Amino acid sequence: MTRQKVKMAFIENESSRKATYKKRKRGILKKANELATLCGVPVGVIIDSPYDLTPEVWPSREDMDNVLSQLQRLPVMDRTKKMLNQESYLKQSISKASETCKKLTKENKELEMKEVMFDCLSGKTSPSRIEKNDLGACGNVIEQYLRNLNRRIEILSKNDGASSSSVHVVASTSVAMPIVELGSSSTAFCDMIRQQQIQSNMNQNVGSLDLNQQQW
Amino acid sequence: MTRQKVKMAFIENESSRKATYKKRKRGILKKANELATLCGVPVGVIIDSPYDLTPEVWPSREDMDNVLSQLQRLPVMDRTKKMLNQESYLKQSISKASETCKKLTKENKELEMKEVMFDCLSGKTSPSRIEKNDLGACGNVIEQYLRNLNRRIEILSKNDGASSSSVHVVASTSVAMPIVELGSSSTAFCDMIRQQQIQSNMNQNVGSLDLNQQQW
DNA sequence: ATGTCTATTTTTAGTCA
DNA sequence: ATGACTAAAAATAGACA
Repeated sequence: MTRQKVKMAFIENESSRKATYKKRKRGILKKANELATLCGVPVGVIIDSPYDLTPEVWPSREDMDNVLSQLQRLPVMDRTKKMLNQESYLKQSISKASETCKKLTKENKELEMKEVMFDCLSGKTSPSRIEKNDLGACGNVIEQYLRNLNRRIEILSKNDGASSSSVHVVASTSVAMPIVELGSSSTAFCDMIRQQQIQSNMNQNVGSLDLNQQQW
Repeated sequence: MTRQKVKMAFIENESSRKATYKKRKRGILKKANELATLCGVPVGVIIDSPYDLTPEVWPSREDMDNVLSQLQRLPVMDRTKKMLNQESYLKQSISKASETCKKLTKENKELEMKEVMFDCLSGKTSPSRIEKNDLGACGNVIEQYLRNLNRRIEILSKNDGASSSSVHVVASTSVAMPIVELGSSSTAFCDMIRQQQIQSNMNQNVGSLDLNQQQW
């Protein structure tokens, strides 16, 4: 009896895949129905399966089309005043969201830069291929990296004084060039950076940002 | 502690309905994702909720795949296993951040569209100034807004049957008319928006469902 | 309202008839 | 295969912070 947690990957076995498909299809359709019922919301599900002759569609499109075709007249002006009151809040929200988004974009860019750095270190890519616009950012990332690395080395060397002097690494703005040299030579350096990378990533929280959405 | 089996009926309480909606929406999308993954089958889910400004559509794999493929087409070199693990972790982080960022961008766009709508309603701006690319999105926002308005009014009129007939409001394409206050060109405007909306929706549906086709 | 926590319900993977 | 069964895993209603 092996009732274990299943890994989320394509099921190779034909028959069990089909069995799973049928069970889960029923599950989803039930869930969709429940959501629609409980919350009074039009929900549509389309499953274009090879097991069913025609793509499974739930439910009637009537609901959706209904909503869409409800197009007549509406006196909006009396609502306008209320709506306008929201403007200031809207602007606030927009700028807030913009800022958050900008932050994320920046973090994202940094991650990409790290990737590039690794490629350079391993000789997979030469710095000449880095986009010109990205060079500055890449340098920043690497500098920060080296700073962290140094800090870490200092901590380590406190525990082992003998090797401390020989391992120091110096951050520099002209990082782009040293990368090449490092890439061809120092495996130890790569290992060190990898370690540091792991530590750094552990501390990073990328996806925790959220928007407070409003309701009228 | 009342954790009891819930009755399958429309949840009257506003806040708990919304809470349930959010939980279950996430549940369904997850389930859909799992079905698609496990069985290699195209699955589409559309939730036209009053809680989200634009209908929730799954999947939007294009973007995810974009990010992943960009990174994955990097040549695989001789790297230690640690390095590879590290890289995959990086990719994960990047795609996660991208996803979050994309979501934020979308929300941000919606907020901007709301702003535009308000500007139109107050006559501060004419629709002719709206960016052509934004027309579709603007139409989406306006329609969704009207839908929400309508639902709200329906609910209200249920509670007050006597005045229901007088308070009843019908959503319409000609909303644009009050919005625009430009007279003759208003109809053209709203038609344009509607066309774009429809077109956009169609493209969205088709695009998202075309993915992952397999032959049997 | 937003997130976290659990008791309970619901779904489901694997097995067998 | 198809349906029933069941233990394990997952979802979630309600409470609370």
